[in-house]
Amino acid sequence: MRYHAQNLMAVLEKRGYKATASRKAIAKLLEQKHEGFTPETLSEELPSVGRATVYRTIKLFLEAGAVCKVPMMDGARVYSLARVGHRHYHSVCVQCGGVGEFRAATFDRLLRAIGADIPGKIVDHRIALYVACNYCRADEGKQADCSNPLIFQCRGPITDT
Amino acid sequence: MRYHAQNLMAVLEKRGYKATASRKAIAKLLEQKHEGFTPETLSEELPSVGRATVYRTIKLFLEAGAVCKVPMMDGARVYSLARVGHRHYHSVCVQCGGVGEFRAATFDRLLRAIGADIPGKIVDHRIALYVACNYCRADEGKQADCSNPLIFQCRGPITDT
DNA sequence: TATCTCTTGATACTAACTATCAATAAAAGA
DNA sequence: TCTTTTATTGATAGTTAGTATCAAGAGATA
Repeated sequence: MRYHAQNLMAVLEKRGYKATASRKAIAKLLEQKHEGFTPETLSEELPSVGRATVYRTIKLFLEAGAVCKVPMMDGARVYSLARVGHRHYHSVCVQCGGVGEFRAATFDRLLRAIGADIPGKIVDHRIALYVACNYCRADEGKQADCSNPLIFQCRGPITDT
Repeated sequence: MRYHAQNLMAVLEKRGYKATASRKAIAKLLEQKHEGFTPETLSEELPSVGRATVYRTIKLFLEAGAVCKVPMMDGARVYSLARVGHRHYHSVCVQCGGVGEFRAATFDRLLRAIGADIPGKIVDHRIALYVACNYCRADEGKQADCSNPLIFQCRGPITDT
């Protein structure tokens, strides 16, 4: 399930932040974002809210895990709304905005395998897979030549269970 | 095996770039870098070479795969000299500069497993593991409290074999 | 409603690059 | 060896993606 404005505000209030008009406006806009976004474009869409406030609020959502920062292949970063739940794994296509998913178990397994091979304890990880997405290639009417791949991103602490 | 100045220059010449004095100076300095570095610090160490040239040359080495850009947990980026060879996997500890390694096969296996689960073709990937490193913790005389973890990084196209 | 603290918006600033461009230096050919 | 040609350089300005500052204003609590 995707976060909605209400969930987003609840996330902030749970962490002791006030439910201000600016934060509500940002949450409302985020709710509608089905593809990647940047604080900069968000700020343009919300001229009534200060640029610094947009950056600050996105950062709060990032810290709370409600928003993810996804690295693109070219080094640029795109933000995306997370899914509600303990361990979510999501994908964003920079061109078509399509979203994909795969089992967390697959990642858990492979990370445990690596963990067993290295001298130390894995405390966090960043994984991004750049994928030539079938959805875009199939959707020939609209995106006949989608050269931008899907990005599957996974982030979070590794559990031992 | 680590790259040496000679290898680095050969990499550039193989790609059609000229062996200039600036590039030789940068290669010579990189050869000695056993821990992470940034173009900015490199530039400070080489006042005779222009800052833009340092950035440009590092970029050439990045493109050639002789240098890697490693994302830190806090979002900062550190560069490190790669190992010569087809598929190298290396680690850099931001505090102690220690280098670790693990089998490529582990990664290959897990990436193939994920590849089978997703709708599309994986064309590239970025993987960084943040690890509480045993080496640093063991080296109590010098780094009694190394809270900065090792970073294991892997990058490159996925082969199907 | 008063108070107190959090939050805001405007602005300035920073880090990490990238673009521009005239001057210069490699490499290739005569 | 001396051109000639084209890549490369260094200085500098500009860009991107934020962060810091701070006086003014808005929420929450009493």
